[in-house]
This record gives sequence, structure tokens and C-alpha cells, in this order.
Amino acid sequence: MEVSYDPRIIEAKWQKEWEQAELFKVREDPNRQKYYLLEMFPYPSGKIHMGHVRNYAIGDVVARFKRMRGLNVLHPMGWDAFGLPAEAAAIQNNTHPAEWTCRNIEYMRSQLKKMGLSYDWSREIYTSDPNYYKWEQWLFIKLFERGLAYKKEAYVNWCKTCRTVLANEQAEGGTCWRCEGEVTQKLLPQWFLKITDYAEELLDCLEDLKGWPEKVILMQRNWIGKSRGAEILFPLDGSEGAIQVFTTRQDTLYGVTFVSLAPEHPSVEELVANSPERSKAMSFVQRIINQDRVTRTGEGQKKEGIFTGAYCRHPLTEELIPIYVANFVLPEYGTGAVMAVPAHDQRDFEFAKEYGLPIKVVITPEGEELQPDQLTQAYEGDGTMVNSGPFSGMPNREGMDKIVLKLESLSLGKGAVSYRLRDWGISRQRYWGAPIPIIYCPSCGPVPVPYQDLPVVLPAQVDLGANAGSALPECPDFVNTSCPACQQPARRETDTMDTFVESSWYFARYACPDYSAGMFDAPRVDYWLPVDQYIGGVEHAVMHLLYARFFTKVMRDLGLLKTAEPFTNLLTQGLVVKDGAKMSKSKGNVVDPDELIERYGADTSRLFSLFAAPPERDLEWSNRGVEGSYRFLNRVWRLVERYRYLFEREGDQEALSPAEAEDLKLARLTHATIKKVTEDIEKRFHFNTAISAIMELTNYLGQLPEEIEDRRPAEAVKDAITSMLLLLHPFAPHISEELWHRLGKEGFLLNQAWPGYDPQLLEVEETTLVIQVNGKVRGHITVSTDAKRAEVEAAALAQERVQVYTRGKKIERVIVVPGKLVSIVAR
RNA sequence: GCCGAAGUGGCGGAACUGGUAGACGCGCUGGGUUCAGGGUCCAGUGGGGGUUACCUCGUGGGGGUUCGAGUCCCCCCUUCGGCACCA
Repeated sequence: MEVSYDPRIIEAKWQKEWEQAELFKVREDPNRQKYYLLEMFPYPSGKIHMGHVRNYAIGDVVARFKRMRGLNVLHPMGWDAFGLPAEAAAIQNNTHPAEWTCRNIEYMRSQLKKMGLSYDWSREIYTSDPNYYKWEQWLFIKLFERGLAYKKEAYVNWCKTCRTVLANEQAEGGTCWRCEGEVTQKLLPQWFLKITDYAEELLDCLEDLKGWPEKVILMQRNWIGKSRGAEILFPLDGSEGAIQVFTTRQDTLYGVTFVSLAPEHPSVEELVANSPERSKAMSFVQRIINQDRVTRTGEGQKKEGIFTGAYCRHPLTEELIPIYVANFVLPEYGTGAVMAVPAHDQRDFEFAKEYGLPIKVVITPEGEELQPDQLTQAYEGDGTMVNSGPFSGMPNREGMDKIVLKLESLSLGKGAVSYRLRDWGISRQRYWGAPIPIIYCPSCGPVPVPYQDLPVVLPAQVDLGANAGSALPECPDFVNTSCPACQQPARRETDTMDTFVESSWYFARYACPDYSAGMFDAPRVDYWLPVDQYIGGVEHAVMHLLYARFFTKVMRDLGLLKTAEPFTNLLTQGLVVKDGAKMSKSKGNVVDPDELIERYGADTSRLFSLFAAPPERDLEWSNRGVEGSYRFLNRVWRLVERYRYLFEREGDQEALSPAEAEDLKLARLTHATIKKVTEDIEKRFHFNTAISAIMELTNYLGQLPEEIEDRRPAEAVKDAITSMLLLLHPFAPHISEELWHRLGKEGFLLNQAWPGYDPQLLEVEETTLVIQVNGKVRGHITVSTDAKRAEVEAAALAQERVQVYTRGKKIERVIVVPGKLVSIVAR
């Protein structure tokens, strides 16, 4: 009897069957080719949203597809469990962050399971697990021992709302990445990781990341921000020492009319010491330093500065050059000091105009003369060097190298490189994070916690509400300890690590989540890494993906990993939007995955999110579209049920080859569909067109007569249906599995081989060509594939409509593109 | 300001190497089934013109290359993303 499609029953049924059969569990197998597929793990915020549904649906298509293609697929899932929202929620709900997080994980895991995702749950990790962060602390100490983790007092981005420090990457645009509150500057001792040591390699390796989107590579390249130039010494006048500047325009060296220092520059205090305006200068410096970064570096900020009273000497001309302090000079970039060339740098130009400093032209553009007093803005382009001593008359590009050589010969400068990338500040003044494993001893200083004492466990008993900041300093049992070196009373570090530290190495831990003898079990981690395909949001293009690349290189240098890059291929999926805006509670345009799955089932939810747009694009949510996907699955169900009798027929068991199985048209369509779906998944990740191809096949099948008596067409229909279920399985795993079994077939679909296609069947003996006359389509012609060019030409020209358009004209050319068209040029 | 991506029917999107623009889906129109609604099935669906055959215009705008341009080149407009005093 015919049974109708009920996703609620079949989805629960197959999820249970798959789990009982441990279908998704994988083991290392050196004899099989591995494929490591990873989606960015979620923060356990409470419940999954549509972005998760989309991300994991995309990943599951690839995982199931690769598995059916015979690869040994690792497809794990876990939880980015530390972080501020847990703390905020715990205070608000009078609970503990661990409890809140754990509850969320429980719920979200159940949601993911309801989606029928093919995760190996035996490898699940959560980063707040001491067995996980133990190895993070272990790695931190390794970094500390190598000088790659260090503490310094620094002006840091401080979020008043979150009461914590933020990395530059997390404070973009002067607002906190998490709460969007204002970010100000604060001087604090902070732990940093020396990512700048890896700047060059992080940049170089970008070129080898062929499987990454250009956009992401470009964003990382810009973020690292390498500039080539020179470091030049300007000897101080009347005292020892020199001001070192960094410039990318050493060709303009002869145009220097002053030098500008950042207010934070270490020489400032000494330089103003003898100035009559000393106190005025220092109060200016203090005012600028205390200014928060947002205002200071804000758009259109006025150029301000003050004369220090000191002078230096031009390294080549020995002219006297005044030294200024200027608000626009950044202390962290280059040397914190710049040579000012008002004629050829817009900032210096504005500053010179403001303070009446001289402007000296040293580069002239092609066929033009620049008059310093007539300039309305700096000329920053290329040209010929003038007023530049022995370099005058030279193209400026050439002069760049020549000037470096000259400076090097005088020991007054050298070629140099500067990066925009800064070291990664990882200290967070929060409770819910991995403790930094350092002990401060009054006599020994900062001492790492001995390896055998790890993990430094986050204390469970804390009073979160007592202090607006971190609860850890208020926790005497945690803070008070003894020095591992001298046994004297000492204090623990109470900062915890930025949660981006956990996500910088989790992908490697999935290879051996249970391993307790070390951070990684070498044979397993070497087998699985690198991740073959990583999938997640483009919002992680800089922060997470850069940190993970950095950690991978560090771990490689420590001998923990053999790979230098963590993610071979990267897919950045677009946002899920509704009514033109990203889904968010504040906009009130969220669609709840729970309700969706309850109403239509996981297969429909997955199918729609895959069908509505290709993965890298934003997906416009449409409730009507969801119904369309649901209708399609119902059609598939009815179609298979309609032809189920063909599979139950006794007798003709002997298989026919697809070519023998009439109807040939259907057989061809089936194989063309297999080809299309396979290539769309494998080469392009264009699941929307893959699904549309399956729809076309089912549409064709739907038009066929209900009763098929003859054996040959029946075989073609059976082959088409069998293939269709295999092709559909990565997108809609439950319904395809159910129908597969309803046809009396054995085994899970995931263990079936992905269907192949017969290329011979796709070769056609006749093709229809388009006939164009002067670029316009004027007819069609069906010819045999091996027809001679001349025959095709003659046949095309003989067509009545072609005759109409060529009458009285001269045929100038006839272009024949085999399999495509005949193009006739007539004048 | 600099760098990058994208603009295709009423809508989401196809068109992969320059070769029939609009696959597939949504929506809409007409019809069958039904007491009715829903569901389902059939037909149609870019604009303009014509009784059909068909003609013509059409991929943000303007130019160009080509037998042929959504696709390549130049200029411009709009939207989105990234960076933003980086010397």
C-alpha cells in the first residue's frame, strides 16, 4: 500500500539506525586515502541559527559525497566553549558559565543530530575541557620558553563594556567585535604571542594556498601589510645618537625639511629637556597619548604637533633638520619616527602648511615643473629626481636603490621591511577562559607552571557577581600558590587566554581527542592533517584563519606537526539574509531551525539552504522556497512509490547495460545527470545546479506512463531511480535512505559507491546546431556528429529561412563550430 | 581615499572554455480533479508588435574588439565587503 512522505518518522528512524551502526565513526587507515573535512565549530550560544544550518548542510554534502567516492572521511564536530557571553549569561541567570555552556552544548548537539549530519561524535571536543586546554597551556609554556610568548606593558584596546583587552583584530573600527561597545586605550601589562616573527612566512605561504578564495588571501596580505623601504639615521645635532626613521620613499630624501616623532617615541623626553618650551611640549605629548585611539586615528583628524627644540642633521646634505612631535605618527609602525617630505607626502604637506615649514620639491612628473609655493597638495607620484645632489636627473624608482646603496656605504641607513601586523595580545581579564600557566614569584619573577602540574584548572567556585571584572583575582585558592623554582609564596597569573587561542589548534586535536600522553599522537595527526576542506564564514578571514596558520607553523617548528598550512582548501559561505538584512534578533527576521525542522523535516531544510544559492553567496531566505523544496521531496517520494513495482517484479533479473535499456533518451539523461551532479559537487561546490539537475531527471521520470510493461524501458527507469537516490543522498540523506530500503535494497546509502557514468552513452550521433546569419539566430539544423564541414555548411545555406536572409547578399564567411553552431556572414 | 567583489525576468538564481540569455525553483495566469478549500496534475509565463509562420528590443549606463559579448577591453553609475594618517 502506498505510504505518504512523513519526514518526522523516517528522519528519527534513520538517525537512530545510523547511530546504532556507528556509520560515521572513522579510524585511521594508511591503506586508504584520507579526506579531512571540517566546518568551523560553533560557539555554544544557546541554539543553532540558519547560518549553522547552511554551513553544516554544505559540509555534510561534501562529507557524504567523498565517503561514497571511497575516501576515508574524517568529519568531526566540537564546541568553542570558552568566552564572554557565557559569563554574562551566568551572572544574569544566576548560574555558572560551565553549567550554562554545558546546557547549551547538550541542546545544540541534539539539534545537529536532528539534522542528520554525518559527524563522528566519538571525537567531539569542547575547549573548556581541562583535558583540552591542558595542551594549550603546555603549548603556551613552549612558546614562553622560545620567547614567542612574552609580557610587556602596552597600550591596549580596552572594551569598557566587556572590561577586557581586545586584539587589534577584535577592535576594528574602534568598536568591540563582540558587544560593539566603544574601545579605548589603556596601559596594562599584557601577554603577547610573537606572530610578527612569522609575518614573512605567513605572507609567503599565501601564494601556495591555491584552494583559498582570492578575496581571503588578499585580506590577509593587506592585514600583514608588508612595505619595502629603508631605515635611515638622522644624527642628532649637538649630542650623541640619532633618530632612526622608516620610509618607503627614500628617493625623496633630499626633500626632507623636518622629522616627526610619535608622542610615545622613547627619545621625546630627552629631546625636549633643554627646550625653553619644555613644559608646553610635554603637556602636548601627554594630551595626545591619553587620547583614545578612535579619536586620535579617526578620519579627517587635524594634523597637530609641536617643536621639540632639538635638531638633527640630514644624513647626506648635513643640513639642520628640526624635530617635531606629531599626532599622526604611529608609535607601533616602523620606528615610530618619520622623515617629513611635505612636497611628496600629503600628511607632511598638511603639517608643513599648518606650522609654516619649508616645502622642497625633489621629484617632478613628466613634462611638468612643480613650484613649492603653488602646490595645493603633495605630489606622490613617480617622476624625475631634482635638487637631489648627485641623484638629480635620475628616474625616482632607480634612485630608491641608489640612495639605499649610498646610505649603506656611509653606515647611515639600510634597506628595510616593515609590517603592519602587530603581535597578538592574548591576555583577557576574564574568568571564563583558559588560565595562562604562569606563576609570579617575588624573587624569581614570572615562572612557567611545571609541565607535570598541568593543567592549571579553572576554579569552579567563584563569585562572578562580586566584581565587574574577572572573578579570578578574587579567588584566593587559585591565586595563592608557591613558586615552582624556590617554593616561596607566589601568585598565579589571573589573566586567561583569548578564545581565539583555542580555535587556533582544535582542528589538529580532532585527530586524537582522547590522547593523554601528549598534545598530539603523531601517527594519527600526521595521517589526518592538513584539513582538506575547511568551511565557514568569511568573517573569520583575518582573525581566526591567520591565527590558525600562525599556530600551525609554530607547532611545526616544535616538531608537533609535519604540515605548514592547516587548511588546503577553504570555502567561505555567504550569510543567510531575509528581507535584505542578516538574520538577527534585533531585526526580528530570524527563522528558527527547530520550527523549520519540526514542520518540514531536516531534508527539506538542508535542501532549501543548498538550493537557493551557491555556497559562497548570500542566501535570501524564502518561506515559499522552502515549501518548493518540500514539494520536490514529496514528488520524489511519489515517483519512487509509483515505480516500486518494477523493483519487485519477479523474473527478469538479468541486468541490461544502460545502452540496451530503452528508452535510450532516459538512459542518456540519467548519465548526463550523474556527470553534472558529480562535477558540480566536486569541482565547483555548486549544489544549487546539482540539485536542479536532479529535479530535471525527476521531472522527466514524472512524465513517463505509470504502467511500464516492456522490460527494456523498465530497466532504464529502474536505473534512473536508483541513480537518482544515490545522487540525492548527500543533499537529503533521510528520504533517500528510506526510499532505497523501500525498494528492497540492502545496506546504507553512505556505503554505496557513488554512481559512475558511461561516457559512450553521452556521445551522441546527432546534434542540433544553431544557424546564425550576421549574428542573429535564424534557424536550427540537425546533423550527424561526424558530418563533414562542407556538408553542414551546404545544408545550413540551403535552409529556407537562411535563404530569406541571405538573398541578394554575398556570403563572405561561414563559421562552423562543431556541436555548437553555423554562423553565416552575408553582406 | 585605497583595494576587492557583484549588478541578469515580479523574486532566488542558471548560462562552466566568447556560441540559442533566462535552466531549476518560487510567484503569477488559465484549465482538469474536488461539494469546497488544500493538495495534485496539465498548459502558459522577459518587454513590445503580429492571426499563426515570425519580427523586434533586451543581462546597471556609455563606448569598443569580434562573424558572434551576460562573458573580453576602456570609461562611468550603484550596492556590498575589506583596509584606512602604515610614512
